[in-house]
Amino acid sequence: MARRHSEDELLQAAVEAALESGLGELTFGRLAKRIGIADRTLVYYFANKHTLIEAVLGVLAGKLLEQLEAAFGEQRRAPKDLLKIAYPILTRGEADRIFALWFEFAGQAAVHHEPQRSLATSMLELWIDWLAQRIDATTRARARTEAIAMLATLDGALLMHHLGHSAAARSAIASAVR
Amino acid sequence: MARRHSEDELLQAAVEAALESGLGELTFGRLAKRIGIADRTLVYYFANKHTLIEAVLGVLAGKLLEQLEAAFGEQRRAPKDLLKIAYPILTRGEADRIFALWFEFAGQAAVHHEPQRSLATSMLELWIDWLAQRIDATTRARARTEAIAMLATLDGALLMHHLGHSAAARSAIASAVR
DNA sequence: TGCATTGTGTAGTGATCGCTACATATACTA
DNA sequence: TAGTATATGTAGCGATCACTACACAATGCA
Repeated sequence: MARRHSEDELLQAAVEAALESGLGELTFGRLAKRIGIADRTLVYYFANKHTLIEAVLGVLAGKLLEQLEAAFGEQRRAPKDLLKIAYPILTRGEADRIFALWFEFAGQAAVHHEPQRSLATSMLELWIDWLAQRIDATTRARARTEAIAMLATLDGALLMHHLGHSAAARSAIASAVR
Repeated sequence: MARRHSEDELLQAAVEAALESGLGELTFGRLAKRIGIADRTLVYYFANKHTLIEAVLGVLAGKLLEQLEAAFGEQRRAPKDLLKIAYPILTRGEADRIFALWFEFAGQAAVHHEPQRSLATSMLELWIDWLAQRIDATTRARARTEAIAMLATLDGALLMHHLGHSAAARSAIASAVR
């Protein structure tokens, strides 16, 4: 049968749906109705819900990395500078929404166990590594330490931001950058 | 009919169940079975699920405050000192589990809307206020700013800790305290 | 004693969930 | 052209969910 739908097209639709209503609202049934196909078709491509969510999170992480990559530029920088650059980007538009989903997922990983837990752990690990590579530090270990501290500050502030305390979050970043 | 169950007793059981398996697993049905009553009875006391969860979160916040209160002592301190005191407490035993639940709830608040959102916002507000009162600072406004920054650092590190990067989290706290 | 309030049990509601069984249509390949 | 792999549709499964209808039992108060 002609491939009427490509996995990529379905995944794209899933990403949009997730951005709109959260991962919790992302069900085979709802997504299928939204696209206009049978949920059976979705299950054919993604096997089970975790596979779907994993794919969606992969796309979202890619989007974030892309934006940050562009903003950070080539040369390594001090963590404070990176923080100053990253924060406004991550609280605007699509990136803002993506972080809301990240917190939703991370929250589930914190209480539930597998498989969310492992996925969240490895995603965080990926972020630490990626960030450490853009940090200007004397040693690789030092860069990693700085990356971790920066991520913790960033995540903490972003969580506040998403819980309706944007001003407080901005002030936290300002403190950290000073 | 004789009050065979007190609201407090049911709430206590709900708290225990939540600590064990997370808020997502906390359903009228499961909780009722665990206690050995009909779910109907739970609904009688808590009206709906959000009411139940709100009550549970209230108890948990109380437990945290109690522990921190005891550890912080009477006099106001510098944020770094408070952080140094608080972190080991919040990553051990019951407090550790409570924060997992907090992240679960905060994650839902970040994507979903009401009523979780407002509750999370006001709980965070409460924490900021409470913390500001134990911080040694020149002005009240300054204390609040420091409290916000401290909470952001703390939340960020704790999230890492809960996502399986305890060493990284400890390093983030060490950086912040230095 | 009678009556209203409070509390609890039994039963069931309609909705949604992830996922599956099964049939069948189309395309690719030998 | 036959056969196999791929793709999609229809239908439905059993489980769970939050919540409700309704009856009735016990108690406190008049």
